[in-house]
Amino acid sequence: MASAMRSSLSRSIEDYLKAILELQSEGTPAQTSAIADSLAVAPPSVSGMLKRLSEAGFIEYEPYKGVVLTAVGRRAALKIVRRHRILESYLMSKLGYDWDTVHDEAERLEHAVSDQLIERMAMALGHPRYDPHGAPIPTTAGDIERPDHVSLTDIPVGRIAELRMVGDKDPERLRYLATLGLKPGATFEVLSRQPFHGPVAIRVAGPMPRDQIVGYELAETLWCSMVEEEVG
Amino acid sequence: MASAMRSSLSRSIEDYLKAILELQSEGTPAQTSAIADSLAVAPPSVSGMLKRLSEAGFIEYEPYKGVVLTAVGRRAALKIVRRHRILESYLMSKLGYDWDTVHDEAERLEHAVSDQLIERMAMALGHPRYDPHGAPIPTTAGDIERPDHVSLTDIPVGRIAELRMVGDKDPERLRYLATLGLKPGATFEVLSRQPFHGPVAIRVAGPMPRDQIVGYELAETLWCSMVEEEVG
DNA sequence: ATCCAAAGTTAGGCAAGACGAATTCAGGAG
DNA sequence: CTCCTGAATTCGTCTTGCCTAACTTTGGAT
Repeated sequence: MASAMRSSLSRSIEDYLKAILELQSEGTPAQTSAIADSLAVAPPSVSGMLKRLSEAGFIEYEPYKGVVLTAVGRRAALKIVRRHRILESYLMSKLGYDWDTVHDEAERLEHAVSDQLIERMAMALGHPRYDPHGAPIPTTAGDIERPDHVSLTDIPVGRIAELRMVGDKDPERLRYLATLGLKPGATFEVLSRQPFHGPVAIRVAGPMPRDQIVGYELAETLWCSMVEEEVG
Repeated sequence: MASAMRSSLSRSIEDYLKAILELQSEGTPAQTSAIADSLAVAPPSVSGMLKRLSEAGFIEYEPYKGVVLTAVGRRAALKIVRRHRILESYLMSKLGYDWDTVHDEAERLEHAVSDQLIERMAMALGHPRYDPHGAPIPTTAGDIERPDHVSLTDIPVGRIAELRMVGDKDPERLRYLATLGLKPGATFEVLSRQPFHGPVAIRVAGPMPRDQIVGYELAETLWCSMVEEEVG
C-alpha cells in the first residue's frame, strides 16, 4: 500500500510551489520578480531556488523566460493548498477563529500537518468543498474546481449577483468586509459604478438591506456569479 | 499589553531545550551525549548548539561539565512541553487519534502552532491538567506539577496501586499496554516480583480482573501511586 | 601517582537559503 | 539596427545546523 508517507518537502520549497501555482494562473508563466514579491525575498534568492526546483523536476524553467509547474509540481502545490484551506475551515468552524485572522495560523500549520490529520479534519467538517473565503478546496486526488465567477467590477449595473469568493488576504480589509455583511453567499444588487476604475455602489440583500460603496481595488478581488434575472 | 507575540525560536532550539529539560531532571546536569542520543544527532552538533544556547542565555554551560537550563530556558522549554501535551490531548479527544500514534503528530505541530491556538484547544478541552499519558500539563505561567508517583518497580508485593503516568514513548509498547487495559487511572495489585530486575506480576482491577506479567524495563516506565490500605 | 578509555570539544566541510553587488539578457524606442 | 532600461542571473558571502576526523579533558582502574 502506497500509504501516507510524509515525503516532507522543505518549508521553503512548499512556499515556492504554492506561490508559483498562484502566479502562473491562466497559462502565463510566473515571473521571478513576482515570486520574489509574493514570498518577500530578493530576486537572486528566487533564481537560486528555481534552479533547484527545476533539477528536482517540480518546474519547467527556461532562464529569463519565467517558470511553469510540471505535473509533479502542480500536484505538490495543490496538496499544500488543500492543507491550507482545510485548516482554515477547521480553525474557523471548530476553534472560533475569525475570518480575518485564520490565514496566518494556517500558513504556518500547512507545513507541519500530516496527511492523516488533514483528512481527519476534513472528515470532522463533512468534507467541505469551499473554504471560508469561498475558494474551492482541492481533492486528495489533486483536482480543483475551475471557478466560473467573475469580478464584481464586471457585473453590469442593475444586476443581482451572489458573492462567491473573496480574493483579498489583508486582515484589515477582511474585517471591513465582515462589517458590511459581505461574505461568500451574500447577494446584492449593483446600483452604480463610477467610470475610470472608480468605486462600485451595491445594495446588500438581507433582513436589513444596506447600500455600500466598494473601492475599485477591493471590488476587483470580489468574485461573484450573476443571479438569474426574473424572467417576466 | 504583552500579548501573544510569536518569539519564534527555531525548531532546532526548541528541540534542544525540550531535550535538556527532560534530561536534567533531579539536579543532574544534562550530558552532551545524552542530548545527542535524544535528538539523534552527533555529539559535535550538540557542542556547537550548546555554545549558541549559552550565548543566547538559555543554558548555564560549563564545557565538559554538562548543562542546566536558566530560568529563561526552563520557561521556554516548558512552553513547548505545554504545547505538546495540549496537542496530544486535543488530537486524541477531538480527532480520534490513538494513544500510540499521537506523539509524532504533536512533535511536528508543537513548533508551528501559535499560543493562541494552544489556548483555544485548551479551552475546548476544559483546561485539562494531564495529557493522555498521564503527564502533567504545564500552565501558561510556566509552572508544572511535581509528580509524587513512584515506579511500578518500587511498589511492594501485595499493595494496590493506581497507574498515574506512562513514561514510555514506543508506539508498539503503548499498543501492548492498551491491550492490557493499562492506561492512566487503572488500578491493580502487585502479585509478585522476580528478583534481579525480573518481571512484575500484577492483577488489573476491573469488571474482568486479569493477571498480567510486565517486563522490568516497561515496569520502570509505569509511574504509580499506592492506594491506601483498608485500615481494619 | 599514572594511565587509559570514554566523553567532550575543536577544526574543517557541506548543504540549504538568503543577501547585495555586479553582470547579462530581452524587448521596446528611436 | 542600435541603444537603453528594467528584469533576471551570476558571484561571492553569510548564517544555521549538521557531519567526520582529530584532539583534549575527565575520572576511574591500577
